[in-house]
Amino acid sequence: MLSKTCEYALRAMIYVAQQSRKGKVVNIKEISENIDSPELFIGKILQGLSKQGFLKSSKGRYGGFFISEKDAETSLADIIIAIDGDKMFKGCGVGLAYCSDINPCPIHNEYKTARSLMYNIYKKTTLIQFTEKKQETKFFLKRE
Amino acid sequence: MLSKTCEYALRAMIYVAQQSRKGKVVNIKEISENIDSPELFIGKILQGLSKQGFLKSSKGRYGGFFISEKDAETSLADIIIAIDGDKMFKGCGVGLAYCSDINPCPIHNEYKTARSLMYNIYKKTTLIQFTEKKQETKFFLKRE
DNA sequence: TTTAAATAGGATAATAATATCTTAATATCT
DNA sequence: AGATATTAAGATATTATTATCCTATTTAAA
Ligand code: FES
Ligand code: FES
Repeated sequence: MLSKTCEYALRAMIYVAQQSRKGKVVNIKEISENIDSPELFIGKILQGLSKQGFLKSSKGRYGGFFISEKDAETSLADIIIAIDGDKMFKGCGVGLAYCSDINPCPIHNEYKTARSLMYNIYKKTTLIQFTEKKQETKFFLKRE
Repeated sequence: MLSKTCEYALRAMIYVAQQSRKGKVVNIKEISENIDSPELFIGKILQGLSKQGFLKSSKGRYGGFFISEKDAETSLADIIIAIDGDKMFKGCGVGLAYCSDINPCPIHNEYKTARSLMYNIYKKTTLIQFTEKKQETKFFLKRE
């Protein structure tokens, strides 16, 4: 499971990608309203991702966040790793310090399978996929 | 991903099941040494599980925790749900308040597949499976 | 050039998760 | 009966996560 921070990050990145596709720069107020997250907190999160090059930010009036076509090729897996680290994709299912084929924990083999499917799904899913006109309206980034 | 509490719980339950199979009642000191967890914390955790009927406890000298053959049929999934709730198995992959086929988040369909495989693995895995003589030695419940 | 609106950055606050302490109750051995 | 070793329970402490505050910096419009 993802941290709350990471869940906000994914929703925010998807939202920004969608707006960027339409040529719009969005500010944290708009983002937080559309993904239902604390405004200042999502600011902090995107600041971090922006430093790491996942999206562009501009200061000043009419500033905000923007994801270029190139950056929209980022996979969800990459964003998750940037925020939560790779524990979810590499860590042991019962919390041993590391996961190992040679010294497996009791659930190692089966857990590894599920973990890897989870990774593949997040890895093959890129932000671009949410910016198609048709797709956009049928998905939800918050709940009423 | 599981909470740390839940990871301790799984390792502890597996360890207790293994010892119970040999007819041994184990105390929290022994458990914590063998699964590498804080002694008093694992006490608290098992206290809770014991109240919920996942294992037996006995007070007093030579007391400790014990898992009957019947209780060893408990699946890891049931333990996880008892401690962390079912968010991991039912929750939305990008953190929406609930997961829905009708109002799906962008990753809903694929996430659901991975999540469900993860559940099936934890569900079909019961404590008994770790108590077979052959199995026991080749698994690790802590790392040096 | 002034004003307004935005992110950046560092500090702080609030909350939740993890861990420990203390005392009570219970059981067993001597 | 008394000593000892154990879990139970509730309170407390510590640490990590989540969230906010405040000030600085930047940009663009008026
Ligand atoms: S060692 Fe536990 S999942 Fe690999
Ligand atoms: S709505 Fe997000 S995973 Fe189902």
